Amino acid sequence: MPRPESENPTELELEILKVLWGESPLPVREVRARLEADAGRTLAHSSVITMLNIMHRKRLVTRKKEGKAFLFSPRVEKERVTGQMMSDLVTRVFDGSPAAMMLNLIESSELDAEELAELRRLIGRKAKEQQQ
Amino acid sequence: MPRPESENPTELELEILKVLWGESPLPVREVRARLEADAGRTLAHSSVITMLNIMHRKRLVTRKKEGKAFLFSPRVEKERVTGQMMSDLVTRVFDGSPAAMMLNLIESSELDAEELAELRRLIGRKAKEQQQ
DNA sequence: TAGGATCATCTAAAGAATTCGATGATGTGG
DNA sequence: CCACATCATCGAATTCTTTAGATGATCCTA
Repeated sequence: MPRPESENPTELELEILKVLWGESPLPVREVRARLEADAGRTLAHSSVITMLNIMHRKRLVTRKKEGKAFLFSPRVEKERVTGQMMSDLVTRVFDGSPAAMMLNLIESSELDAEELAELRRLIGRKAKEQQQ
Repeated sequence: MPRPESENPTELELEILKVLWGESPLPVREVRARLEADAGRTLAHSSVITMLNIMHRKRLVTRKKEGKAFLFSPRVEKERVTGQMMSDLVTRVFDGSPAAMMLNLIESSELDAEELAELRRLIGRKAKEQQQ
């Protein structure tokens, strides 16, 4: 009856994954330092360990012992996670229509001329791919 | 120290907002029926009331008494909420780059030729707008 | 007017997410 | 060998999210 466990990584889990996607394997101490430097998130050492252990239980990261400390690496690919999160948002917010989502994104975000040109090229390429 | 209250509507709050964006004002009984029909979510009457009251406290909906029952309406616009959720994802996952998000979306989703053409037109229009 | 139907309020439960202190193990320099 | 530094484990506190029963007010009908 209560809330189900989230399919996607939570806020903090994502921050940690981003650190590990940037470089891995890393010991807890390093994860903690980068969390502070990159995400402005200052946590106690034990909090970071707790999170990493939870993520290990959820199979989001792997760990191996190096001396007396653990080294952590991501077990999930960045592309897979972001793709899943996007697809989730498309389902939940845009009733499964990626085109509706794109439209919203184009309308609501600040894209400069260069980015727009780049996107147009990408769409052209995608369209050509589909013709085969 | 614990988790901060979410900026965006939660899962269930979003489902309820979607019902109300579809039609409003609605009494609890109707919200409950549509939640079941549209989202496959069967809740007790009191659960729906509780949620609507919480959303009222968070200023996501308004309510007015009609006879002995309340009628609920959304207080937030759909475009504003979806825009906020998108922008949140851009910040959290794509480090603030909407272009990166578009790219992911184009690559990972199934868009047919017609949708691609439509998007290309939108981008062209957007580019023209920006020239001024 | 008594009884059922319809609503809202209040209380509470239970899991999820986030944070960290206390404790204990282990290894190292003096 | 002992004190200190470095790590992990365990337990716990706190808030958020979701769900719903018990209770009481109100209104309509037989």
